[in-house]
Amino acid sequence: MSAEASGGRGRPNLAAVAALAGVSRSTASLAFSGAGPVADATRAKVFAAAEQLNYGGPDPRAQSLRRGRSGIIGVVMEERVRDAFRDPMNIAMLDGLADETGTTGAGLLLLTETGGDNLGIASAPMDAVVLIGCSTRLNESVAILRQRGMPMVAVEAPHMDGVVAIDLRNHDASASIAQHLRDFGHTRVAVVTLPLEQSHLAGPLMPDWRDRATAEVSIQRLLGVGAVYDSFDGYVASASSIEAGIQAGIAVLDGPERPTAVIAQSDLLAIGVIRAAEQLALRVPGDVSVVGFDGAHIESGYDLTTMIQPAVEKGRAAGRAIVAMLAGEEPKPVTFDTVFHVGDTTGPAPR
Amino acid sequence: MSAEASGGRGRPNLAAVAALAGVSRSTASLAFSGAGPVADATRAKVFAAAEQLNYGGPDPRAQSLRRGRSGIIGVVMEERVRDAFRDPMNIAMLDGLADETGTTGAGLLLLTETGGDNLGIASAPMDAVVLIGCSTRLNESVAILRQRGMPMVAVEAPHMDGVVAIDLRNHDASASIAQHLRDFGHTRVAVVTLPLEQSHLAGPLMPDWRDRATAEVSIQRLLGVGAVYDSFDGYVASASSIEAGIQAGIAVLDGPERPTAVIAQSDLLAIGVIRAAEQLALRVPGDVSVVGFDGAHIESGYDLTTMIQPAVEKGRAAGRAIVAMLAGEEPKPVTFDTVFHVGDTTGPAPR
DNA sequence: AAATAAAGTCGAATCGATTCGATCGGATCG
DNA sequence: CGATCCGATCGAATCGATTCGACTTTATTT
Repeated sequence: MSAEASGGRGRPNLAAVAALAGVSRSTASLAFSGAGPVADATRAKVFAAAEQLNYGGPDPRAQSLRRGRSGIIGVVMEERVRDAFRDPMNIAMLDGLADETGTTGAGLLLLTETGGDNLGIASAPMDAVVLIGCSTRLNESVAILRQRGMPMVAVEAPHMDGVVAIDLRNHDASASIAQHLRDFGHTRVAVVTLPLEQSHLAGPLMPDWRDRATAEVSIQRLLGVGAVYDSFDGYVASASSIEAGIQAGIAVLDGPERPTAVIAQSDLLAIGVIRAAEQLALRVPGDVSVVGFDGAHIESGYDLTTMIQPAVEKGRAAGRAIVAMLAGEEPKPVTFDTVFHVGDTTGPAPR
Repeated sequence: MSAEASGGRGRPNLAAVAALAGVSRSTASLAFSGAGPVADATRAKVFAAAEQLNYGGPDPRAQSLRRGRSGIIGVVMEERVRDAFRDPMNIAMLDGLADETGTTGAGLLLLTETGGDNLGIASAPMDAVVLIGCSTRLNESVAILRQRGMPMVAVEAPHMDGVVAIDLRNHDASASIAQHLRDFGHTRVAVVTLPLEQSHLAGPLMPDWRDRATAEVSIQRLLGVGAVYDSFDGYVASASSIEAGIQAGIAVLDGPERPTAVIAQSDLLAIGVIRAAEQLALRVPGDVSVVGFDGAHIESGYDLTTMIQPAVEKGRAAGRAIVAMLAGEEPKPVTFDTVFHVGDTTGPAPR
């Protein structure tokens, strides 16, 4: 009988607690938030009342409204959760991001660009947004977010007004990789790319790829290779995974005119290509050189030649930019460099 | 001059739009939400006014407060983001979860149990929570969430009042694995376990592990083995990764009294153990049988003997339970079965 | 002892929307 | 032609907290 005596239905609110404690709402609020002077005795009374009413603390929804902050940072990615998290680079970035934003006590809200009728981008209660690996609907998404006045940071995306850019020198890095192979005397190389557009379909790289491709990272890395090799074969993988790499590797290596070197746009793909080579009884790097991208440090039995990128640092930089924006500052864009690691999967072209 | 005429500083709100459109706030709200009859002409006026003021739609924070819903589902995991996402099973679960909850247009908020002063469990604006791979502070976390009246779903955790349980028959599955090895005549087996407690330190499994272990999954799987083998060696890995598996494998296999079979609590660990065996010049399954858990389908050159678990389905079930709870229903707990896959990494015990 | 400062508490405005009940004009029905 | 009903719109209450300025007390200074 007494349990219902002091309030209506539903969860109790601060007003009920204040009433029971015999203080005003403002005082009760002060007691909980700790902002402002409150006598110890009063605070105790408030807490006791809260305990008695089973009050779990201020409602975050109301706090968000009043403060104009929700403490939530949106992470927007094009892909499905599964695809996005298969890539170790994305995970490393998220980790760096969580590290930096965590200092302000913010949480990360996972969103995908596909949200048409969904809550998604248009109506999630967040304070800022990080765009990762977005491509197809990037402009559309940015337009919506801009309309909402949402601070934005984009990682490896085309530059846009009002969006802080965190970049990687994908073009130059890929050119260095290509040059490394050219120095080894390779003339016939093939590139296994990450997906180029939203439809993650595997298949040969068509000559008109430039017109349809929307994935900035893949594009820049292809162009980088193009800066060194006038022509090369290409195969678009369906995802950044070993399985996709195997498929691509077989497509690229199983034929009469096979290349002597394969440039994979990620380490996972590179490992896959190596597995494919093994299946085709080709020696690496004797018959075919394979080079990756990422420096993901994947266990494979090889010391993969690859371009090491600071993925965690990218995430950290994005996080710092977000924190700065929320503090009212104007963070500068950042561009990261890569470090080339020569392992044992590349060597002189066979003659 | 006219840009500032109609409102104060900051973003415009619905009231400003309504004023400019010459309608009441209620009508403007109806125009945006689509709930309720609004004349086409009126709607057009409202949208025009919104456009002119650069109004990006209703503020989600205010909507949350009014509706009592934020459209956010918390995903609580013990580990750091990086660790949690290294495990393919967690990712698969998240994927299933995102699939089901996505239908209601909800976003997933990543939270870790460690959130002391952080936003965290105590003060994130969410509608429900999924607990994944939690252990140490589980009771504490649940207590806080219960206080907040938060609907909860826990995956593979000890059963608790008011928390919908999504389970896997870890105990029986592990017993089956052990029985498989016993049938092959193995008498000396070792178990490589997932972390048992929050301190993810690698090391031999101590006899008093039961007293300190808090990770339900690891515990149940160990007990399952114990139901078949009275005694066995054990080694606690620092994470579910190939690297940790290699370390554990070497610790377990490099010695005079080495076991003839190793039961790993995850496929990643199993692959690591196999790599360790290779490094020690042991043949699999000739000299040592290795069995995993998960059915993660990791490319390794072997057809790993393992216990396949429906990870995506677990996530889906958790998502469905959440959706049901939010709809006011009372979802039933679900327990999933596993399927044993006999590959080529287990065989008769060497004599 | 009067003046000033400081601590503690309260009232009321505010954040930005949703939603219930009331109102009003016009169309339909009998 | 009067009664009824429905579509469209509006007013006002509400969600649950935060925060600023004002008001009491009590302590300190001169």
